[in-house]
Amino acid sequence: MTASPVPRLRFAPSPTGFLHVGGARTALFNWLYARKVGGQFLLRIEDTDKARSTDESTRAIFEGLEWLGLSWDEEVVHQGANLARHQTDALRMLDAGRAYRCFCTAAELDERRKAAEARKESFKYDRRCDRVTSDEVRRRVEAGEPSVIRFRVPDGATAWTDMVHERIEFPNKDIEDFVILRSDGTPIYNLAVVSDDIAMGITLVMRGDDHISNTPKQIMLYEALSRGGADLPTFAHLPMIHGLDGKKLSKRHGATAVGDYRHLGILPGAMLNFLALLGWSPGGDREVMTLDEMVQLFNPDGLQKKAAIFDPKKLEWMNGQHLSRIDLDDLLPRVVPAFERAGLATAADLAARGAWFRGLIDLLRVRARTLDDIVRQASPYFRDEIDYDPEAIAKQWKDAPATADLLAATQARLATVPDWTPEPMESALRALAEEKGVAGGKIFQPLRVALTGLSVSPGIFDVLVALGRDRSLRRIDQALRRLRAA
RNA sequence: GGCCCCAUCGUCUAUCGGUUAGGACGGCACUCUUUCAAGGUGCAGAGAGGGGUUCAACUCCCCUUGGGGCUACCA
Repeated sequence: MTASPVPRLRFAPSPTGFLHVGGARTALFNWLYARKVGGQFLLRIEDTDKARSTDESTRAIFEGLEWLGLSWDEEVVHQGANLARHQTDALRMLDAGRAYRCFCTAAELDERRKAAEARKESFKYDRRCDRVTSDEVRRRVEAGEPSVIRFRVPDGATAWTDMVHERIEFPNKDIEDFVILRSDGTPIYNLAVVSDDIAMGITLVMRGDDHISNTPKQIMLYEALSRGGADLPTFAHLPMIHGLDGKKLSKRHGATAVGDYRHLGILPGAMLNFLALLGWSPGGDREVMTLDEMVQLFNPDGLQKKAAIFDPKKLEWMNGQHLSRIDLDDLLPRVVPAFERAGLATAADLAARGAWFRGLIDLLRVRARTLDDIVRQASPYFRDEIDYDPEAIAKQWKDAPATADLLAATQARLATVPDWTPEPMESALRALAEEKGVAGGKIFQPLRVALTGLSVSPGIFDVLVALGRDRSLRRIDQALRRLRAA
């Protein structure tokens, strides 16, 4: 039997919350591998736990993946829709003698487990129901007594060659006869996963290493379900992502959903790049990459075994890198919504002043780490009234009368510049500085505060151009009024 | 407790037996400069400990320690 020549991978989140950064990274590695080798990347929603699964979470997962640009190849599989197959698979194993009915109730099991713990013993199901005679099983089932189906774990050991860990082996004696079908007829995770992975023709299962201990159970199910394990995929267990304190990343570490980062003004390309470097390296010193470059460079040999700590500082730096390097045409559609959200402008306004807006963003993006930074810096170019930063005033407008005089002279000089472009303005103001016998900064800095209210901005002549002649001159008027009132 | 996984600067990592152990984030200093960023330069900063194997171990093996995961009729 030759296996399918096309590798098939899947990302299989359970819809019990938003798309987590750890899940996003798992999806990314699956996606990268599939794209790299010309395989297929599938998406399966594991919604067998009806109590915890929500449609809202499912939508959040779709949205998150779409935002990241991780597209899947076939129709989404909803695990809940495969209930009938899960049940017949369980029954097949029952008929084949690979599983048995267990009448122990959850409450009884719980009690025994606690008793074992009290005796400081490790609890393992004692197989008592495996000794119930078939006649009695039939009688109790017919009498309507509820039962689960347990897989009978064989003797020996279960091992596999993991793509990232190499060989991993579990003695079967440490694995109890685990439940595969609940008393309500719904499947337990391990059964649903294996049944679906076989049905979907999955050839490589790449997931978090918290699943390592599920893997021997799943391998046994493959062996029971597919003729000696003919459909057994390759496994690759990725390290976890931890928070700054070294513990498993969780809500108390702050933002953990990819949606959080989207709203914080992180670019999807930067998020992906950052996540890729958490547990993978292309080798050498390569760090800033586009998604396409990552596909080119991706190689499972570069996968790490060690858990990685999520460092938000590096994510921000990475975002700054992407902000500066991304094509302006790709950046614009991402900043426009942020401007709308901030109430600075509507998409229509921005479209009407397309070239100007483009230039402004190009000016601001170099000194921004997030989209929000850009919006924040852009405020003076949109509003009529500006907020003066007290620190900027304290520093640059220390001597109000002198500042006012110099600013007035600056305004007068600017008004004479025939062509509102950087070069003539600069020579005009440099000449003024010389006449007044002051350093350029003595003119530029107070002017910056007058124009933006801030002590931080792009080059002062770029600011003047971005603001435009009328607005610049008017804003100096406002500053003069304020200075003279002081 | 049992089983399993892991272990290079504070963090992400390079190294696939022979290197002054390299890069990046962060920190600090300097530089560029009209400010802030960006950029450039430099500084501090790592092979957990102990045994082996080998002419030679960060690298291979074992133990210890430390961290993590799993241990449900959750996924």
